[in-house]
Amino acid sequence: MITEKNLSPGDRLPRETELQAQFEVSKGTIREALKSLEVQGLLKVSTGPSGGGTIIEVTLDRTLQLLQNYLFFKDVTIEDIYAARRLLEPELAAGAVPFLTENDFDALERSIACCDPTSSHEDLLSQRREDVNFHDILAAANPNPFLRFTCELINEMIRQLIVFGNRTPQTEHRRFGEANADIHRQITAAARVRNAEKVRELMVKHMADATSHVKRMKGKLQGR
Amino acid sequence: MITEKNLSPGDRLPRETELQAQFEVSKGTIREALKSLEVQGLLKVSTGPSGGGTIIEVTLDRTLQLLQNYLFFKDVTIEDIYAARRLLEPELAAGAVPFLTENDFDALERSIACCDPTSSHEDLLSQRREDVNFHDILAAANPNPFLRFTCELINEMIRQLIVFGNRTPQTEHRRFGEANADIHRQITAAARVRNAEKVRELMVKHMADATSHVKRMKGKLQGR
DNA sequence: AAGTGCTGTTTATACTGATAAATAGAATAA
DNA sequence: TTATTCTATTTATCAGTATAAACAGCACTT
Repeated sequence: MITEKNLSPGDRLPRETELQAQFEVSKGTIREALKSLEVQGLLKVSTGPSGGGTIIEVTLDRTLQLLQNYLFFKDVTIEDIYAARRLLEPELAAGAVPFLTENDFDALERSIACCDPTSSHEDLLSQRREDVNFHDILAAANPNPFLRFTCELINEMIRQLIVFGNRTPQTEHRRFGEANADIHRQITAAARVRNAEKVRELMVKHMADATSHVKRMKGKLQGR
Repeated sequence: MITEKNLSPGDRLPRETELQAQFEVSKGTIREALKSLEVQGLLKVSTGPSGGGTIIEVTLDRTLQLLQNYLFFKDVTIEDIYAARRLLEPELAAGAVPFLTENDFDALERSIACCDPTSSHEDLLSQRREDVNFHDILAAANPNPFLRFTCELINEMIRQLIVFGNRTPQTEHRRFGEANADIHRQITAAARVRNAEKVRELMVKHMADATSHVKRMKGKLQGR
């Protein structure tokens, strides 16, 4: 019905009793169908007057949750994710350069300030999380939706899955954070003058550094 | 219950009546919960003696279907997909080289035979589909599950989404098919002698060629 | 002896009617 | 004007009943 009527986000579904009549099935059956759409993230249902089903655009979060059901069985390591990241992230960043707005630059700089251990007072785990935000901002500016999605997936997996070995010395953490803040600054500067090639180069270096840091810090995967 | 009892694929759920008793809810509620798991691809339910719910490993197909719900709203073009493909596929192929078995080589050669317009009698669309199979075989041999997944996703999208403009001349189709068969042969030969670097180089070239071919053939995206 | 059709049991699947919970909007009070 | 209460509407959940699908075992055929 959705595809036939070409419904799009914001459109409402008839109420349950009408759906029952329309499809000539009972409550329970309609309910299971709605639940199916809800789980897929395509529908939101609410109670009360003018309640019922509303078509919504599938969110990234929902998609990632469903994806993790698949990847859960595949035991992905950090090295696996970084292997893909090294390939994609430089292109992603370079492609984003022409589209970065003044707002984006502000956000990038705020992000750098947060994850710089010399100035920020956040704890180390928050800093690592903020570190990924920098890359999310760049991803959001890239016009290629597929590349964007893949990199956002990588970022989210890094956020959720990496738990650093607790025997990693604080100094090692600091060094990682400072190195990141430094190269993030260089990348932002190159992006400001719209030098996409320079951004690509810097990102290649950044990814190589991050890979070796993560390896040294014995990054581990955390099941769900 | 699944995560607490640490159930894994093959394990069975109690029957519906027992679940009702255990969670102190009614039939309909349990049913919606089971439907949710079924939609996510985590559960398979069957009737008859010793029927009911069985935990299954989420399949790639199911995951791709759920993913397409997300990408449906993002209007991804062929150029977008190929931009990622150019970056990933060479690394994927090179990484697969040490793990290719005699069976894999047989499959690769069968695939080449099918998609070669000079020898095969398949129609052109089938040939394009077979062409992607070649890459799926390589993907399956790569030990990195994340890279593997991403490339399999790309392959599936190419299979499902690309419909060539019907004004493309037959000769153009033939030329594309022949070029592909040729470079696939070279790649297989290099993989046979376990020359990963050569495979990478050839795949870079292959991806560049395919990109320009697809552009010339005015590949279009097909909604669902 | 191997295959084929029948039969009963088990289990999910579907329908119905009744009740509870939640919500938006109108009416009311401060 | 603002906050509160009331009310109608709609989903959410329950319990009971009936139907259809799958399966295993048995008898029958070839």
